Amino acid sequence: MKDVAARAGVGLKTVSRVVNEEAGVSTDTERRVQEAITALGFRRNDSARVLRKGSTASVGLILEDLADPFYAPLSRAVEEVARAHGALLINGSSAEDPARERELALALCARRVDGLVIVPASEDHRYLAPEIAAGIATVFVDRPPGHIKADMVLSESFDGARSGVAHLIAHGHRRIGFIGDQPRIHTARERLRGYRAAMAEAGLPVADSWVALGGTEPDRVRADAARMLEGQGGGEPVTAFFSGNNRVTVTLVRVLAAPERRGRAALVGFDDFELADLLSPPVTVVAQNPADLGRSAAQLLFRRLAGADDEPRTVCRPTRLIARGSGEIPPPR
Amino acid sequence: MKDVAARAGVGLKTVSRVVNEEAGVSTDTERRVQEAITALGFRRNDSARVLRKGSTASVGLILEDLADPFYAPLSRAVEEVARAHGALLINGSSAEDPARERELALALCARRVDGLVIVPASEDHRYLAPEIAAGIATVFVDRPPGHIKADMVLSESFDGARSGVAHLIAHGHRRIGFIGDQPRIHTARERLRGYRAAMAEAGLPVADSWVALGGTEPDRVRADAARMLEGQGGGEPVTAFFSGNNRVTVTLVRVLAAPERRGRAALVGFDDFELADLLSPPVTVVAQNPADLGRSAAQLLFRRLAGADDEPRTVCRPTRLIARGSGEIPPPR
DNA sequence: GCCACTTCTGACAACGTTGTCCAGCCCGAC
DNA sequence: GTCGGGCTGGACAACGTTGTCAGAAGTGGC
Repeated sequence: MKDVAARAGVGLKTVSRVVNEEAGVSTDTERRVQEAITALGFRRNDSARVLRKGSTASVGLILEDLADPFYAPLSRAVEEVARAHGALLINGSSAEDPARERELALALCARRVDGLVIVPASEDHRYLAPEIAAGIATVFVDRPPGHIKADMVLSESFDGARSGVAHLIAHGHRRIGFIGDQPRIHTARERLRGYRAAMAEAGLPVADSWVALGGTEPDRVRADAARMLEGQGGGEPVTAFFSGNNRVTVTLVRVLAAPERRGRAALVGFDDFELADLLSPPVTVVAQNPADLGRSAAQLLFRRLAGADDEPRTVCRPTRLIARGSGEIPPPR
Repeated sequence: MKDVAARAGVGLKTVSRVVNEEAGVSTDTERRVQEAITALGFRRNDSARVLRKGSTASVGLILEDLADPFYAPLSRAVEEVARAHGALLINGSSAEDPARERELALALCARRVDGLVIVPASEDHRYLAPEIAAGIATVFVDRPPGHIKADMVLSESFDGARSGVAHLIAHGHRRIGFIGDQPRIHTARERLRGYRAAMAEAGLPVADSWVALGGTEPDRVRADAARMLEGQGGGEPVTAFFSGNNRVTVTLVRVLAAPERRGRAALVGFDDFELADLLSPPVTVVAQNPADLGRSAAQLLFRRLAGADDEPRTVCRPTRLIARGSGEIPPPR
């Protein structure tokens, strides 16, 4: 910038004015400065700018896995909103590891991102309290924060799961297995609660062996599904599955597509996924709208950044049962 | 930091030393400083650090669409490599718009990212020359840069497409339609070239109406597919499709899944996608490995950042034909 | 007791930008 | 001719950190 000023024969501040398109520079001077800028290939150093101004025009997003088809649209939606506000998006995957979430969040805070959108992997976010107090707006999405208050955007996991399970019950199923994500994940617990509620409302008992929470690794899911289908572990064999998220659903689709298991059980899954309608049978799902979750979260964030300082808000987004067929397979008699 | 120093009764530099875990601080002093840090909730301001040190420990990634199932794993792979090098990832979607690519790239350069990984949307990257000269390492992935030299990582689009089309020919098809992405996209042209090569090698003519390049919007693809199936536009009806990328393939799967079109045509697609094996018929694809592309690109990038200044390299990653059935549907006689 | 040496610590400048404040200039009006 | 006001431009400090360098304090040998 010094060089530009020297070459254009003006002061530093004048160059700054031109770069920032401030008023109060004669067209002639501006032209000279512009020439010098292009001649020298000058580009403003945003680090210095950030240091001086205090705002980085960037927001951080921490989620489980950028490559997960559920989170990718969420991420994209946050990016779009950020872009509309002139901010860049810094992305991090926590891989469902609380320590990594924390490490990422603090790294982003050290960079002084203006705000943070977090899909929590950890259950305790008190470590963020000083940062939030220091002015970093924070919004949680998909799952609530632990031990602090903050804006959040959630899907209606309980209602969604209940309606999905009720759909299976309405089609005659009495023995329904629930395979969900790790129990420390809030949505997994809520969906299980929805499952139990639907069963209880129909007066149906739930055998212990019909419920399996754990990681989304295909092997684990396959093993639990096989167990439930065989009736091992105490309960009678299940005739239908309700799955707690997209990863589990896809694995169950594979399990039930095996020739010896074709049509052996009905299936309703939480989360929609591409091509669900083209499988045979097409897969009935309780759909969330991940892009909508991301957009809502980002909007809450920029609302804070615009100065809103009212009580933390909770936004709930509805789910939608999309009946496609796999939930309507009748139980064998 | 000043406050921390005051509270601990030490100088600024000593706090800096503690924060950076530099040697040469007595354990007693370090303890006092640490106490002050936690008491005041101090966090180093990385903007200032960046300004002073000149390196941001962050890399930028520009691609078409973060939410595309092809690019999401690529992005994740870049993130992983960056993380291994202690760098954060700043992400931007160009939406296949050259102006937006440029705007994003320059914004990232202004932030002084250490390096840039770009899936080009534009065909001319001369605008990056000053930035590269200024020391921002740049790697192109999936498509080559325009009018500048730089490291790049490509898939073997030509060979892949040729082998995919050859697969269809081997199963008796003589009239094969090619539906690909916009002709300004390098991979689209290469894949078309591969298609023509395979046809030529088999001595088969290619009617003009069998080739359609354009956007990946489902409507466009559906219309072109219908045209080719009906034999409108001059050529005879096609008996098989080769599709130029994952988006087009998915739309073609839908077209061919319609009851009146069931089994009317064979299909081989470029890019693998989830659940391709569970469709009926399972979809034969020419698979790329997007995570591998991203990883390779990031590795090239960090190689540069580590100081390598040899000639720009081009890395080619092979594709793999995964025969699943949809390519083996015989042509109607 | 003195010196050489090591270990620890702090003052200061610099990174590149922008906000504040003031000076100079030109114009028109009295 | 002079004065006021509007416009344009520049000097300087500050943002929060780290590298340099020098000084202070402690240690051991003679």
